[in-house]
Amino acid sequence: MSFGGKTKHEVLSEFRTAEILEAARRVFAEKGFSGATVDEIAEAAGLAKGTLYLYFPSKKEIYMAALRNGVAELGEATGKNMERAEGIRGKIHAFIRTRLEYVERNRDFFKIYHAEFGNLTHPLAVGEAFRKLHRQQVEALEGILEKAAEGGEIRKAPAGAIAMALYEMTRGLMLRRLLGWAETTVEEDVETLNEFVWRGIGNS
Amino acid sequence: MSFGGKTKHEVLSEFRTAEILEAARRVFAEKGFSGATVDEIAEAAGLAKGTLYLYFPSKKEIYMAALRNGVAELGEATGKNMERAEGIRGKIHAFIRTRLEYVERNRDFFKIYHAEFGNLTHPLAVGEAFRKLHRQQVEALEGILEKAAEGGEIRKAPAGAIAMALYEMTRGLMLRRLLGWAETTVEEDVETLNEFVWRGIGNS
DNA sequence: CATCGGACTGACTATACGGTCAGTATACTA
DNA sequence: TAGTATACTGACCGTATAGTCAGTCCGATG
Repeated sequence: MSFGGKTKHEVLSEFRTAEILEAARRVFAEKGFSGATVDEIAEAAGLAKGTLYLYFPSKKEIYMAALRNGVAELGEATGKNMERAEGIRGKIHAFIRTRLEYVERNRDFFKIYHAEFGNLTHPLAVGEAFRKLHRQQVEALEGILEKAAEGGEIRKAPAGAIAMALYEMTRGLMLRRLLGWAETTVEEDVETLNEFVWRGIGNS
Repeated sequence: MSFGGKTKHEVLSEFRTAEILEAARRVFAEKGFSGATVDEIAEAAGLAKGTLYLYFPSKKEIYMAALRNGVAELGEATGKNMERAEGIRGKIHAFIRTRLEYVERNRDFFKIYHAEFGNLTHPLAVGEAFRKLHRQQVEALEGILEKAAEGGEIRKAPAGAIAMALYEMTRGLMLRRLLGWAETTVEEDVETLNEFVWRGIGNS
């Protein structure tokens, strides 16, 4: 017997996995990877520690799964909104807006995400895969910028540096909101950044 | 007996302290705070673990000292070069140039510095003081921008967001160089960024 | 009702590591 | 030379915690 093509076991398994990841996100967000203990995550999930190990092989894997989830979601949302947008100006606006809005709705995830950037320079740490992913995203942005420059939509400039700058300044404003340093609304930040970037790269 | 106003004890003490910090910087840069062990640092310094505890009360203090050192140096260099520079345009150029050049000469320190940003959202972690320091720097930049806007040197725009963006985009390019993603020279990056920012905030 | 299987539990183990301190070696002093 | 102070050592201790596994619970099955 099955529902929606899923056995009872699969349904339960997915439910528990999601439940554990949700708790893990909360705990990792608050304490960071090393600071968090598996016991805490288990407690937050309302399960015994042993149970977590029925669904994940290690603490690290729990962390990776929680991170991957959110990264994929953010990446897809950003990509989709950029595709939909018209012209380079629209795409950049979509990039900035999607990311800034995402933080507001996913604070816990963003804390983990942000912390992972700190590990970017520690090859042995958790996120080897994460570094590649980040680089891909920057390079995608770079490609878009280069194409726009060739098409004369924006002025010619070293696309690699500009892409990284754009990526990181956006992340900077995400961080600023997260730390509660911003007295402005998301919309205002989006417009400020968009205007700034557009003047910076536009060919006017 | 003393030389240069320092007792023999003081001279030795300063020498050992510097020696330990230098080793600590290497190890922390490679492994991060949690990943590094005191034994490793001791070995890197060519001293026994017990000796480290004659000069520092804890692992955390060693880390903080290594971090503080570099942060102060970078902050002072940046401040000095900005003061010396003429006009807002010169100051921004000095800000970007000083920081980007600093990474090249202090890679180990920068890895630690960068990793610490990841902990910015974890209040219980190592750097409570670090967060305040960072905020101060962003606010200083913000003040300069506001003054320039009042004086009509640049167009009016929300200075808080712009300051953070400027700060973080610079850090982004520092990171890019550190990760070996940059095929450009420091000078090129400085010029690219400077041009970008100036167009972004200029009132032309 | 008796038996079975699988989800779940939490006390327990093994280990890694921060920090300590009794002991050694060396330089200085009387 | 004997005595003392100082810098240093590294084996050791206590603790924290990732991961394990023998045992419990409970719903399903015949």
